[in-house]
Amino acid sequence: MSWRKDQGRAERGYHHGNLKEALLQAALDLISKKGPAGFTFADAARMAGVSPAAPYRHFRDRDELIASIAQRGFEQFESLLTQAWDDGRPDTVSAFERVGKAYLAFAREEPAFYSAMFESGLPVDSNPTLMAASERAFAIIRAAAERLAALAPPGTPRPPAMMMALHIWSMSHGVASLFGRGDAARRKLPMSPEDLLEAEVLIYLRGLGFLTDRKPGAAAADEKPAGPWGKPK
Amino acid sequence: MSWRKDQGRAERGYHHGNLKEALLQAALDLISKKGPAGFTFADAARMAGVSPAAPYRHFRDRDELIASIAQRGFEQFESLLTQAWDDGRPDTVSAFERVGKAYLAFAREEPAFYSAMFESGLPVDSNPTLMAASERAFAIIRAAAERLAALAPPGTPRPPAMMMALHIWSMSHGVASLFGRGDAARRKLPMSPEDLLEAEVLIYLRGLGFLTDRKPGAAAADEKPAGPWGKPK
DNA sequence: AGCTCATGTGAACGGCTTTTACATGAGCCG
DNA sequence: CGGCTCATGTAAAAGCCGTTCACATGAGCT
Repeated sequence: MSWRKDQGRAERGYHHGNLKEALLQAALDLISKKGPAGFTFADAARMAGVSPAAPYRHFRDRDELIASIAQRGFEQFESLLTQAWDDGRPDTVSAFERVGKAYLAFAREEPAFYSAMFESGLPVDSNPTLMAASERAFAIIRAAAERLAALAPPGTPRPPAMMMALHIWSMSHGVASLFGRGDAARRKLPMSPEDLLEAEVLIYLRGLGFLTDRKPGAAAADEKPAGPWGKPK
Repeated sequence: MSWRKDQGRAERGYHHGNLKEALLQAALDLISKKGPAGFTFADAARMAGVSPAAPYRHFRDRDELIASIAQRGFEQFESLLTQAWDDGRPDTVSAFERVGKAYLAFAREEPAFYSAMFESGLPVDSNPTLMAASERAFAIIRAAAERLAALAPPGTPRPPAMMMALHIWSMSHGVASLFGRGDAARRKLPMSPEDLLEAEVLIYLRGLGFLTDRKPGAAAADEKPAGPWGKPK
């Protein structure tokens, strides 16, 4: 029988060989299951099959592990937002909408990353590289806002792009953290978080003078003059 | 000399006499200092001058204490919002603005309550009375939105009040949790959170067709047609 | 005066974080 | 190939926390 080379996953001798990665992975699992507060350093070690002291060879302490996860989260987040923005294609407004949806999707599909990034309670500016990653992610939203601001209808004052970006961020984050996650902190809603956010952003953009009633090419002529929140079904 | 009736705060014999209250107070101090995660049951007991087991006579466990604080927080929150709304005086829009400011003020001035309410990680629906308190607070925003919706300019479709209320809540919460607290999670801003939120709400309301450029009675005629975000100084 | 029950204590268990001294063996150098 | 070295892992221990249980105390009622 297979002995001494097969218990668990990949057998290992004294050295794990890939512990850092294994710990990050384990932490992700645990955080998504029990929240960033419930996550335990010792648990992660156990899950990786090492002693409780081993992780300290790779992370100064528990907080540093969480910060590492938050950092990776911001990197994935940035990549997701970049992809959603797609450089403003096919049109600026709908690409902008996609960014908002991507924000929610990330919060829902990567709750572990999301809570490490925004709900772990560790100060963003504790780690400069963490801060930088966070700013790179935000820069995507800012760039999108910049493009949108440039399209402001002539005659009206041009809104500051930075302010727009902060507004969009706060809306997305507000919706995500209040209503966004599957079952944690659930409150009843008359509509999906996605629809809620979409309507919010559209109304906001309209307040800035953007024409958001419908996409140019879509079949829209037969709709009654409805608000951006759609018609009551 | 005053002896045996005066050490520390109020002397106490075997029984504390007011432990539950003292624990809640101690927890508030600790949470505002070290966040809801850093708060420790044993610390609170120590601060109240009792043994670590004593709190269990008043709270089933640590979570129940935090839930109690969250509940009180929602109650104070409700009262603050009610006061800010002031039944829509002197006019609906500016009262609405005041509610937004009150939201931020609460987050800033009562960080312990705020984080117990929104960042402690405990499910809102764990405790029915907690849930109820939360809903009573939200009901204020909803009532305000209701009044606002009734003022929608004739001819335009009337926005659903519930949706408006959720939008306002998410904006306020987003700004408060991303930028609202003194030094925790600080990110640089080109403007104060209050101004940021005010502009956001005004733009949003304008997107719904409300005339928010200036208050009816105020001196407004000499302003240039600027956006709701004020003029660049 | 005496009883009772809410409230507080002390001790103990298990778990977590973190440190320290020690063990292992992978990679390199001659 | 032999041996050195240092990154990586272990065991043990200290200190803290949450939680429980048997027991002590005394406030308030009868």
